Formats: sequence, structure tokens, C-alpha cells
Amino acid sequence: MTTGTLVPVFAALGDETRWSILAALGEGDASASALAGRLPVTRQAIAKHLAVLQEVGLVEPIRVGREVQYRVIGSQLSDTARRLEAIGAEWDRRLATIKEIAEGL
Amino acid sequence: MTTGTLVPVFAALGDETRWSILAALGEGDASASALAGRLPVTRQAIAKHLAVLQEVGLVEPIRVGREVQYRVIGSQLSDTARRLEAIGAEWDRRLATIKEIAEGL
DNA sequence: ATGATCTGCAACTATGGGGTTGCACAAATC
DNA sequence: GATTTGTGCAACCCCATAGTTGCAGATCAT
Repeated sequence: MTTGTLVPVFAALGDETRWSILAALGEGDASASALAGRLPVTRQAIAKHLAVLQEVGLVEPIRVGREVQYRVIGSQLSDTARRLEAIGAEWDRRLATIKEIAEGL
Repeated sequence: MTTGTLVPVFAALGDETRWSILAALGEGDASASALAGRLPVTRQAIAKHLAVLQEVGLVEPIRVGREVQYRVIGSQLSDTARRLEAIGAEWDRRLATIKEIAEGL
């Protein structure tokens, strides 16, 4: 059913600050320090969030000289969406079946 | 962008126990007590999880006599998946644009 | 009416996680 | 070489939350 590594991704997406980071990264790669300039949180806090996002494969680090820029991996987001879609469809199907049985068809 | 109520849904989906509950409910409506019989957690814990799931519209309470059964709302899951899909596509599009610019096309 | 069962609310514990400050270190800049 | 700027690590605070126990109130069965 591949629900294995899916839950941590949702957990990662269940935080407003991380969405802010993803939104900021959506306008171009950026380092933790650069992000700290735009968001109302410390660089260290952002670094932790980036670690979480990297852990679940939503973001990718890229060394540029002495700084580390991060890039959003859009495909991972799409994958997650498709897997969620599949589960939703499966549920709809199953619930329809249950409803039929309940109505005695 | 409708990212408004989306984050809490992901937060709700970012917990293994809640997925267990959803999986159990996928095999038919059940009450908190019934669920407590199958899962290795207390009824009260399950009740809290059900409250969270209801809060974000993933589940729906149905009074049956003295007990309260819960039903999965598959459409909410599908909606969430579609919205995530849309965001993912948007990102892919934007990142592709950025890449083009970066490569000087 | 009594007992069994299911729900609801409340208090309490404890672990995790978001956030901070502080410092040490690496790498550009001057 | 000295200074700046960016990263990494560690300790710490604080609050949200997953989980528990305990009890009171409904509701169904006998």
C-alpha cells in the first residue's frame, strides 16, 4: 500500500513555517541565511526545517562556495499528491461498495 | 492559492495512529470503543484523534442509538490530493522557468 | 431497578518539536 | 593577516500533543 514513507512527508507538510520556506524557495534557490532574512525566524530554526524537508526528499542541498543553497524537488510533491489521490480513490471505491452492501443491492 | 485550511489537514495526516484509525474505518464505520478494540491505544486517545480528524473534515460522526460511529469522508482526501497536485505542478512549472532563465535561453 | 456498556469531560504525565541563544569553525573579502 | 559572512553543533526553554487514568452521565438490556 506504500503508506510507508508517506506519513513523514505529511508531517513535514503540516507546518506553516515550512510552507513559508517552500514558498520562498519556489522563487529560486536560497540558503538558510538568505531565508532567515525574509522570514520572521532564526537561521538555526530554518536550518532545522530544511533538514526535515531534506529528510523526506522535498528539498535538495547544493553547495555553492561556502554557502549551501536549497532547491525544491517538485516531483516529490507531485508523487505524494498522486499517492494520496490513489488512496482517496481507493477509499471512495471501498465506501461505495460498502454502501451498496448496506442498501442491499 | 487556498493554502489556508490545507496545512491542518496535512498535520492530521502526519500521524501513524491516525492512519491506523482511517485504515480501520476504511473497512466500515466504527465507534471509538470498537476502534479501541483493534488498536493498541485507549478509547480516549482514539476519541481525541477522531476529534482532530473531524476538525479537518476527514471524518464524520454518525449517532446510532447511544453510540457514535465515524465514517471516512473520501472526497476530502481526494480534494486535498488535487490541491497538492496543483501546487506540485505549479512548482514544476516555475522551476522549469527558472531553469530556462538560468541556462540563458 | 440493576447492571453493563458506551460516551464525555477533566487532570495529569511525558515526549517531541519549534524556537531561541551562544559559540566554534570554514571560507570569502579586504 | 584581520574581518566579515555563512555554516554547524549543542544546550536550553516552552508549548503543543499523544497518551494515560479516573470518574460522572446516558442509554440499552435483563
